[in-house]
Amino acid sequence: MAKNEGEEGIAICWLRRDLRLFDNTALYHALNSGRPVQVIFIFDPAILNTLSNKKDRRVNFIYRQLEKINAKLSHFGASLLVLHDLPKKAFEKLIFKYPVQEVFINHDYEPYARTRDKEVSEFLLAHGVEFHSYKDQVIFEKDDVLKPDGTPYTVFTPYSKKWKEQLYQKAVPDFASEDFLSNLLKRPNKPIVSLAEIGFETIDPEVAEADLSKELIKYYHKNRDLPYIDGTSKAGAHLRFGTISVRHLVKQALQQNETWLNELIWREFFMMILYHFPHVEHHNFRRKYDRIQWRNNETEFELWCRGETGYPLVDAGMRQLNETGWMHNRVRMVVAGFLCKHLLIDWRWGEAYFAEKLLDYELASNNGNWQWAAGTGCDAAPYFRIFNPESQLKKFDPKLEYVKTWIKDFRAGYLEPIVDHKFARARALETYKKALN
DNA sequence: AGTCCATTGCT
DNA sequence: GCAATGGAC
Repeated sequence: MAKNEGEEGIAICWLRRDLRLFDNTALYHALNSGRPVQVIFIFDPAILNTLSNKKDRRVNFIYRQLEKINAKLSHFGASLLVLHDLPKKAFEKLIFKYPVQEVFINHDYEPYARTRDKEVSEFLLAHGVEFHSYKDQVIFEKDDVLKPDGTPYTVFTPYSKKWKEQLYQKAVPDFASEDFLSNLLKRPNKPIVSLAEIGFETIDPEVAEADLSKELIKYYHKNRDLPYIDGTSKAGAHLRFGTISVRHLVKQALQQNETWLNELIWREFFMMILYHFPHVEHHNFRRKYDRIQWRNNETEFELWCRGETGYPLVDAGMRQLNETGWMHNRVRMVVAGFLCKHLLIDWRWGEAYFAEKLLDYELASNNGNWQWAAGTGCDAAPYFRIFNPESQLKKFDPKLEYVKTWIKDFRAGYLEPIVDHKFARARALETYKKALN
């Protein structure tokens, strides 16, 4: 049992969305706690049960990463422990089985995670187990960047200025956890639980490596808006699961490209917003937009999902998403704007669809950007700014290269648009204006 | 309190 | 050029 003072105890490092052994804050502190460290991961049925697709890309991605981590641990005479249980239940069993004295995690700011971690920490503390949680997935969190009056920013530009000022004031740390892996608990290495045992099927998730080459970052601001160019870093999924360290990325961005640094700041901006305004998970950030009369036509939603709206850029984007689990960011804005404004479908429908399909799905960013597109969010596009899907196509894919990649049978006389742009634009303006009266 | 200005635009 | 909204200072 955990409680006997003086008895040799172990520390647990619980990985969640920080699936790496290098520059990992919690792992670093665990390995320097003076106790042998057991690294664990818990497949949480509360999350898994919401995934209807048994060939889920994210579960497969996590699983592969866990296998890699376990292989690495074997070089140090250690083994990863992968559990399939509600986290609190898992810890009930763990502290019964092992002399656990301390548990180390990195902060997670999503509403479900906050509740979960609070429950687990209270349970552990009540049983005499120390619980430590660290900032790891962002440079600045929670109340780190505030307006002079002490309240959180809700507009990006001033937030980003303050964020950068504060960044320059202090060196970004490197938690060299990889240098202390000899402090892991020694035990025979075992294969981890199989995917089938937790109810999923194995696929090849075809996750692009993040491209952090000098070449790509250097031209990022020039290429990132052109969907026919492979000009984005694909870092999203890796940041989501912590297979790269945001501290490393920020150090590189600082030297190489301001536009790209801004993208990393957007990520932190929306995480901060979700932390301070958790109602955005299910509601408009600006509640006066609650009065928008969404049309929510299910047939039209289906056509949007399948990429059959008749607008080539919209359709190409949705097909890229459906086929690969990823969509170019410029096109994400176009399809999102089209769903909200042209079809007047509640942004939450689109948000949920993206959440299901995107490998790089991040609650804070997905929600923040959908609310941006719908005009209901903080620092959102004014509602009267309605993307014209044809102009966007001319501007960002003039030779139809992207469109032809994802719409195999594309010809000049493509599908009839499901709604006329001019008509839909007027209808959207009317609907929003009415809601804001 | 009034002014400035907004990630990625529009007609 | 505009700008129907809304936040920051």
